[in-house]
Formats: sequence, C-alpha cells, structure tokens
Amino acid sequence: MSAIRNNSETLEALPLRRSGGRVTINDLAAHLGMSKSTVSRAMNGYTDISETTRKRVASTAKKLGYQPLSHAQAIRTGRVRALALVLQMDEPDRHNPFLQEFLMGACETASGFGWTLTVSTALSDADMQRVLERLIDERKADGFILPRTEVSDPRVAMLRERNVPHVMFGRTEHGVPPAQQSGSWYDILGEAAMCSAVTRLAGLGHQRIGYVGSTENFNYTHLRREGFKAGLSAAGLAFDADLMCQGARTRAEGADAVRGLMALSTPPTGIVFATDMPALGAYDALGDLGLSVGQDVSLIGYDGVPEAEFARPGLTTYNVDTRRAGARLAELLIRQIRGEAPETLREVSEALLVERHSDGPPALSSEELAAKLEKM
Amino acid sequence: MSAIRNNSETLEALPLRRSGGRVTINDLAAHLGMSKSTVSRAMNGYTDISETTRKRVASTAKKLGYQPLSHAQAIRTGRVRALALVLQMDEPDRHNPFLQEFLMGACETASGFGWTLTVSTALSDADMQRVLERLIDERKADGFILPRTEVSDPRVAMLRERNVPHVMFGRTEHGVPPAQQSGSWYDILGEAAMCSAVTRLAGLGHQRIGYVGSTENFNYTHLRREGFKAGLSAAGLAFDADLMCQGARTRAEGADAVRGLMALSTPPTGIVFATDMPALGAYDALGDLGLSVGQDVSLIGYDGVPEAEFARPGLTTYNVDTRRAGARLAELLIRQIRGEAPETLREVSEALLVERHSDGPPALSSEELAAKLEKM
DNA sequence: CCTGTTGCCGAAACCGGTTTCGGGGAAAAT
DNA sequence: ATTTTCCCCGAAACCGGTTTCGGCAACAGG
Repeated sequence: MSAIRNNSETLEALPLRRSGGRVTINDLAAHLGMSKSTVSRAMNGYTDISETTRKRVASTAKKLGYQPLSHAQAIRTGRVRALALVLQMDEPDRHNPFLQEFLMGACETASGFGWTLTVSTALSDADMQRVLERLIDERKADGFILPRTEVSDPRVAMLRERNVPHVMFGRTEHGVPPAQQSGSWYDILGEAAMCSAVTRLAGLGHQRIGYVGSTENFNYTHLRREGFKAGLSAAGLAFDADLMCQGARTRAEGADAVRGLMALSTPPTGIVFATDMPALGAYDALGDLGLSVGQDVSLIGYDGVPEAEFARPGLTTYNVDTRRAGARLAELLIRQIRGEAPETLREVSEALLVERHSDGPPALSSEELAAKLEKM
Repeated sequence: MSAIRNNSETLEALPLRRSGGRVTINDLAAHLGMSKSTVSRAMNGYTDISETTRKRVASTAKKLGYQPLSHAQAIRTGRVRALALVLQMDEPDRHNPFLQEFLMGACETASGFGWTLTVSTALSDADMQRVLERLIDERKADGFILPRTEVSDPRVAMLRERNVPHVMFGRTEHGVPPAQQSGSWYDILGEAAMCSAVTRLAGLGHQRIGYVGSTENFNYTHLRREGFKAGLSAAGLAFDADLMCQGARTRAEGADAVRGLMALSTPPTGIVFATDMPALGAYDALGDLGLSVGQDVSLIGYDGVPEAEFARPGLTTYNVDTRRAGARLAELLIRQIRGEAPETLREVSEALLVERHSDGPPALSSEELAAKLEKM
C-alpha cells in the first residue's frame, strides 16, 4: 500500500494531460492516486480529510507547482480572488502623484494573499455607479476599495444595499458616531495634523491663524476643519470666522483664498491648509503681494505632494503614507470578504510632519502686516 | 410553433433559476425555448446558426440583460477578457503624475470592448519577471501592456518567447530597423519634438544649444538624442560633444548637468531636455548662479508634467497625451489577442508644443554669458 | 458477537459556459 | 419517388474546479 503510494509519487512518466502546460487538479489527483474531490477538500481545509493526506496533498501540490485557477474556482464559489479599485476622474486632480504608491501597496499585499487587483475608472458620479454595477454583475471582483470618501457617499450606499464587501480610504457620514456606522475603513487622522499645525504656529508666536479648507462634499473637509478649531482651543486662541476659507482644492483657488485673507484689516500671519495644492497657490498670491513665505506669512500644508519639497522655501507639510494605506486597505478588504465583520475592520494612522521652511516666527504682527500691505 | 415561441418569450413567470440574481445562459435558453448550445453558438458568431435565430437570441439576451461571465467562458476558452499592466516602481519616479490619465484611457477603451484591466506592481527587474510569470500561469490576463520600454527589454523577450500577446508603450531594440522587429507598439515621436525644440531655439537666435538626456537603458533616450542632433543639422549648427549631458532623470541630476554646462568656457544659451524633471532642476541651478530662465538661458522640456505650468517662468515643453496612449495601447492589444499580427499593430503620435516663458531670444551671447558667470 | 459511531474518502452532481458530433428536415439533385 | 446535400439545431462531452452524498472500514460500546 505504502509502496504503491511512493511509487505513484515518484513516477515521472505519468501521462499528465496538460492544459497549456499547467498542472490541473486532475493531474495532481492522478499523481497522488486519489480522487480529485479529496484533493480539492484537502486544499480547502475541509475537516473530513486526515492530517496525513492533507500534508501529502500540500507537499505534492507544491512540488508539482499546482495552483488552482481562480476563475475555475469562481464558477462554483462565485469568488474570483480579486479586489477592485474604481478611480473617479474629476478635473481638480487629473494628476494624482500618489496613485502609483497606493497601487503598489494594494498590489503587494493582494498578491501576497494570492489575490489580484483590477482597476477601473469613472468620469462622473453616475458613471461610477454604472461601473460598479458592471463589475459586480460580471463578478469581476469580490470587493471594492473606495478612495476619497464623501460625507454622504452614493457608492457606499449602493454597495451596502447590495451587500458587496468594500473598504473606504477615509471615513464617511461625518457627524454619525463611529459606533453607529457600519462600514470598514482606513484613514489618516488629518484632524490631528490640523490641530498640530495650529499649536505649532501658535508656539512660534502666531496670534492670528487662517485656515483654507476643501470642498464640503468630502468627509475629510469637516474633520480637518474641526481639527483646526481644536487646535485654536488648545492654543488658547479665539475663533474668528473671517479667517476661515472653504472650498479650495486647486492652486488657483488657494491663491484666491489667500488674497482674501490678506485683504482683511487684521490678516493672519500664519495659514493652515487642508491640502497642499492650495498651499502652493499661496506662494503665488503672496509673491504677487510682495510678501515672503516663512517670514511675513507662515504656511503649513497637508498631503506631502512632491512639489512641496521643491517649492521655495520648501513647504512644511504632513506626509501621508499612501503606500501603507493601499496595503492596509487591501488586507482589510480581503479579511472582510473572508467573513470578518466590517465594523471590526477599521484602522487609522497619523500623518507625519515634515519640517521645511515655509513656517517660522512671525516677522510682523498682524497690524504691521496690514500696514505693509497698505503701502503697496 | 410561432405561437409557442411568442408565448415563451413573453412569459414572465418562468421559474428562472437564479444564480445570485444573474441571468445565465440556461435561463436565456429556457426562455427562448432552445438549447443552450444554440444560444452559445449564436452569441459567438458560429456560421451554423440561422440569421433569424441569431437575431432572436441577441435581442432576447439584451432584453433579459444576459451577459456571459468571463471567467465561466475562460475555463473552456482560456481567455479571461482582461488586460494586464505591470508597473515597475523605481526610485526616480515613485510619483507618476500621468498614471491616472493612462489608466483612464486604457480602462475606458477596455471596458468599451467588454474587457477589464488588472494592474500589478514590481519592485525590480527580477520581480517583474516573477509577476509576469504568475499572471500568465494563473491566466489572470490575456495580454500585457508594457510601459517605459528599454532598448533591450527582458519583459519583451520573455513574453515573446512564451508567445503571450503584448504591446509596448514606446519602441524597443533601438538600432534595429522596424521592418525587422516583431512587436507592436504605440509611441510618441520624442525625436521629432527634440528636433523641433532645437530649430525653435535656433530660430530665436541661439547658437550654442545644450542637451540633457536620460539614462541609456531606456529606448527613448537614444531616439531623443538623435532627434536633437537632427535638429542641429537642420538648423545648420555644429555638434559639440561638450554640450551633451546624459543620464539625468531627477531634478537634482538636471541641476547638476546644467551646472556642468554653465561651467564651460562657452556655455550654451539654450538647453533642450529629454524630460521635464531635469529641466525643472535647471531652474534651481540657474537661480543659484544668478541667471534668469528665459532671458540668460532658455530651457525647453518634454513630457508636460503639471509642475511645468507652475514653474516661474512657465516651462515651455512638449505635452504628451497620456490618456490617448492608454486608449490606443488597449485597443492594439485587444486586436492582437483577437488574432491580428503584431507587426501590423503599430502607431505613433506627436507631442504637442506648449509655449510658455522659459525660452526666448538670447539676452547675451555665449561669451557674454561666460563673462557674466565669471564675475559672480 | 453484534450494533452504532466516527473518521475518511470516492463517486457523482454541479457551476456556467464552449465545442464536438450527429441527426432531422427541407430543398436540390438524380 | 428516391437519394443526396445542406442548413440548422439539440444532445452530450468538456473545461477545472467545488460540494454533496453515501459508504466502507475501524473502533467503541453493549
């Protein structure tokens, strides 16, 4: 009996019916001298397989290089071992410098689990829904990674309703306590960064600190604004609605916002930005006004875009580890697909301060700054 | 007979055995009152199906929203209707601003054909081969899009040997006449842009024009350098090896190269760059030397990175339509997978000049420039 | 010694498609 | 009228897996 086993295992000349050079489960079963159902169950952890045969199957599978085809499995199981990422392309960020790192992180961990990543793109909200539906209907993926969450996110609503696994990069439903929410997410604590930025400026001696936020639809906009306010409280500074700008995503919008702030009778000597691009726009506006970044006006950004390093002076900002985000999201999603409860799959991380030279002690008080601006 | 047909077609209460809500080929066949083999052949253009039944099948399929599952087809046909893109992540461009647009183009046309795109990442050349092998072995894609081709590209060699369809973004095997090559590609005529850049500078009055090229491994490096030389000939300017720099990909490397050029006894008054990032580095170097971009020294880049627009003065450069590249490559690949010969699937396109203010008539002659540099 | 469990595995059905093969019926040829 | 041919289509095998079901041993209990 055991002789036969050994014989069949070492026999090289078995006529492996080859399917394009691949070893199939039939080949493996024939080679082992057992039925393919046993092989299948052995590989999938069924309890009615003895430990010894399980090991034999595993080792022989490895030796022959057998790996089941995910799409052959999918026809029965309905699962294709693939994650999907659908990118929405709107104008303000047609160029996303972080995409490559994000993909890297997601792909690496996905392929570590034996999964793959399929990406798709959408042009609008409506298109996004269509693309998601199509991917679901055609079973192209077992779950979705949703970047850039909105406060009230139609993608999340649809996927939740259809009961399709998904993870979000960023929280959602701002205002609802997390305990009452139902999704899983990975997010960076932008609010903590905003708070830290304010206390940093206050520590440098700034008394009037401005804020340039993003558009209201995104969830992070609200969190970061609150983080900014929390920073004011922590620093013992008064809140002034005049110092708050909203809805700036591009360089040009950032420049406009800063021009508005500088036109105040008591302009801010330091400005915190919810994102980097508007902060880079501030360089343009301040340059036009004859003000120096880091001296007359201090700037602190958030994101860590590559341009921040090369601006002059370099922009002090909070770097986001996008690669890690992709990696964590992929793992959370796979675990969710494997059955873990979404509510238990939530993770946050902190952005990392990168000190450069766009911030420093205020050279002038707010009143002196106003006077200087008056003269020009 | 026809009454039965009509009856069965309009009958709503047929117990469609549902597979997760999807309409399967069995449902469709039952609904039509014919066998599933007929339905299958009708949908796949077999000639032994009458035109009338083909139309009935097609229209009913559309009405019921039937679409075959690609992975169910794949188990028999071996094709999954998916394209693969494997990104190599090396340091110099961890941030690729064009990736999003490229993906957009590829995804859009792929999904227009009913295909999808799976992306993967590799950390090194060796890793790249492993990733490709895995995707091939596990039948995750029917063909590959290879970005950033090298002169002697190991990916191409492997895929060609294994007879796997692939298209290249960029040509390869520099020096071998296209007629003797065997792959398919889409490429931008960077050499034409380089040539145009030189004649443009010459037209503005520049006599000594420098060149900053990229690393030798890439195929485009050689083409663009030759394009530059062709431009010199066309403008009737002499070739001077001292004015040629190589191997610059980053901002810092570009700055170094320009510092070298400016240290020449007769420095160039205009410089052409194979890529934008080194050109942006030139701003730093020239700034440090007290020279003004666009006056003392003219610069022309290539790529159209977003930073080019925001540099001061704006960088004159050649924009590449990356989205179109992705779109064309996806189509070429699908056609190749469907059987068209690779040699017939080649396309080129031209980069588009974007005139900004980094170039102009030389304020000083080369000698005067050298004198000015001497004094500092 | 007989009966119930229990552990372990093979046979067969199944998933949703594709493809081969053979045959029925109508039109064309004899 | 019979035979041949051609046009269509259905039955069944097949692709590479998973899952259900039933049964054979070995072992425990009576």
